Amino acid sequence: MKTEAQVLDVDYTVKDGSPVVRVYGKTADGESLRAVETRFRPYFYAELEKDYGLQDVADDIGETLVHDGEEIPVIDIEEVSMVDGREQTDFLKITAREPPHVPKLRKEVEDIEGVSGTREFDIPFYKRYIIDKGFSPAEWIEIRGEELETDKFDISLEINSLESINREQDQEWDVLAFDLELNDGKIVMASLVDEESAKVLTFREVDREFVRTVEDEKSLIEQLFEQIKSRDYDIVTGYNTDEFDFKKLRERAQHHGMEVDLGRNGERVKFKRRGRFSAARIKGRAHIDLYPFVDHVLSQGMDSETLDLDSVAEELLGKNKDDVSWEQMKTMWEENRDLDKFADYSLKDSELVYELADELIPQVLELSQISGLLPFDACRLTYGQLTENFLLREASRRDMIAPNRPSRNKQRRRQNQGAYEGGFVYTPDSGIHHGIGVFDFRSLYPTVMVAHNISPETLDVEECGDAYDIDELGYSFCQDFQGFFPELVEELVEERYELKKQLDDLEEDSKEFRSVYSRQEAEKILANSFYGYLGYNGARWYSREAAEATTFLGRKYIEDTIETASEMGLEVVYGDTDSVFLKNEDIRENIDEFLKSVNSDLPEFMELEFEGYFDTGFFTSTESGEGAKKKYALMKPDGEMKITGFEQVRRDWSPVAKKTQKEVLKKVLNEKPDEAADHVKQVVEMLREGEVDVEDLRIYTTLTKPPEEYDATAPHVEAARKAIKRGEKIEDGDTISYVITDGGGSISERAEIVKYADTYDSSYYIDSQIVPVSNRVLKVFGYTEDQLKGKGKQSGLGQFG
DNA sequence: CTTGACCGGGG
DNA sequence: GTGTACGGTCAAG
Repeated sequence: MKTEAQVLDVDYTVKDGSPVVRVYGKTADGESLRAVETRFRPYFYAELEKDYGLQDVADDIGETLVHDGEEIPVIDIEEVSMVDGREQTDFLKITAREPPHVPKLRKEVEDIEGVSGTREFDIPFYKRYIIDKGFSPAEWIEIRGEELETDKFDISLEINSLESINREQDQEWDVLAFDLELNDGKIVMASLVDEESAKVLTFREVDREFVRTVEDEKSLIEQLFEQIKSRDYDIVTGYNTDEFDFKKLRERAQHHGMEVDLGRNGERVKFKRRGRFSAARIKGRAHIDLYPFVDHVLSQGMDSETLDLDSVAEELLGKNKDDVSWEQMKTMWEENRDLDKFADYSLKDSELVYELADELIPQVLELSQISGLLPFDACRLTYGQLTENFLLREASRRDMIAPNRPSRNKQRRRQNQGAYEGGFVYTPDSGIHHGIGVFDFRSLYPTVMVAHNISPETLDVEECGDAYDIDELGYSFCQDFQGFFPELVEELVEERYELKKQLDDLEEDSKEFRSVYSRQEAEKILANSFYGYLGYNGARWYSREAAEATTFLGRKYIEDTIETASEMGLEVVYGDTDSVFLKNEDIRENIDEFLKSVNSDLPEFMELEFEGYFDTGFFTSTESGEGAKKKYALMKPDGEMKITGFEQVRRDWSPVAKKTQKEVLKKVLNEKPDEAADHVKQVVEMLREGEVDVEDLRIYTTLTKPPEEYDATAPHVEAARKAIKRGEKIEDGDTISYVITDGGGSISERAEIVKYADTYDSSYYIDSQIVPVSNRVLKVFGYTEDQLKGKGKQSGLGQFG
């Protein structure tokens, strides 16, 4: 039979000594599908020394190789011709029986005479399958095959053929967003939101319609599992579910003698170590944790510096969580009151995640389609991994062999080369500027790479007819043929350009708009990641020269742009990497002329764009008094502020400091620096009088290991240690919210968790929090720290009423 | 200025 | 799982 489906997951098992690839997806009719492929075999390549051929080494390899006393079969050896860098080269393709045999065979093959190295020996089997079959997860495919018996899936097939097809509309994925609430190490609540229902499970009576009261923690977990299995969700999502919810679920399920058997075949959830993190994999479904996606992929383009669910939902959805602190929730549960609010909070979390998922999952699935990665991998990848997987796939399409990943040593050597020069930053004049037009280059680094054919294999080509020399750097890029990177970037940028044109004709909020939007966002993410990849120490296609040349040319173009502006009588206020801030009597009258003048001199493909107009801009200064880079605030005609580089969004500053700085910036942008200074003096006075609420004084930091294991002294650690001595239960992973109390000794010695802070050191909050953050703005207007503190330099001790 | 320790998200 | 993957900030040296 044949069926059309979209794939969500791929894995393999070994059956009777042979690998079986399993492809999981959903058919066009919305049925769950498992298709198995039994003929695909793992392989890798061997590189031959000069003057050696297949026959010279094939006999030495033979039909088996012994590794650590184990006989490993060699299924096949064949000679293949591949593109290696610029050269067409012969390699041996060595086929193994089982995926785990590949690293073992590889080690033995490397020792054989005539073999100079091995390649592509570390590509996971399921990725290899996806790359070689030329399809992508989340994209439509057609599978032909024999139907198999199954009770776990609507359809099970043995694959005869699998190919990607064009089919317009994505199907509706069945998505569950969930969230757990814990108290004293136990799961006390779970909220679940899907397309048609929103509910909270708990084992206490709560006066809310959406609450289902169950027997105990064990039945809570059972019901959660039951819903996932019986509703058979395609996608399970949450925020930081890898590091928190699934870990706790595993721990508590184990405690009750249960398995977390949520896989579509009935398998347990697997916890895979991925560097610093572990990831929970649910076989057959896609477990999409939104936090790593936000952290790795979106955070660069976001204003918020903290990535907690509340800030992220606020920025991406314009919505907030319920305003309940962690301590409040703890009290609610422990004192068994306001449980309705507790449940509201829990539900709200899952609702926000569900909405966020609605925005972000289409982007994750687009990245899957472009890169060929599983959604599971696509939502957890870094820029480097995204680029590398895309490159592996595109290389394979072109019969190019991939360079090896650098060894740890090689990475260290690359690191030790030190940084190369980055983007150009123009030193602003500190103070207030009026009527600022902001211009920036559309995708500066990607377009520079295309315009000058910058790629690892176009670097310093001998016998090149047309070499673009960069004298300052001492190397050149050959223009005779288009490089691998420029080719890919050009395709991406052009396709994105077309998609953006389509967007203009589509109705916002329509299904089609959202789909095209997600695709062009994914292309933007990918196009922008190529430059960073070239300079990433762990990259297979690493080229420090190519990365360095890209920033060099970026600087050249921005400097040329600044020169053009000056020639036109426009004053340069600021510039950073790909943007310039200009002013004139009325810059709005010069926009078109300026753009035309710059753009007519640019290579094809590069373009300067007008980004926006701001009434007022404030630039602060450094210690030495010259204008500071990367720290400024802008205000639009409608009063909206854009603040860059100041402390106000960081969580290791107290709320009182952040709020004060924001207010100061606001007054300064409205040209009332004296009022700003008065505001600071008022806050200082309130601190002295002990009138500031403790909520505004606390600073948060998380314990990332048990308090006793810390070598270095830090305020949050000391506060935790003291609280433990007083009988509080504090452990690894707790977020400590502390206040600096008065008395003698270092800051750390005086840090206390809020519960035990009956005083606060007003001089600390004044001298180390309020005055420095305010003065970073107000020194420009001639204020000194002493003035901001008021005349009396001696600071008193605050006392909580 | 360089080096080493620490943090992030979740409750 | 054809495993083992960060980047920025701050205090101390």
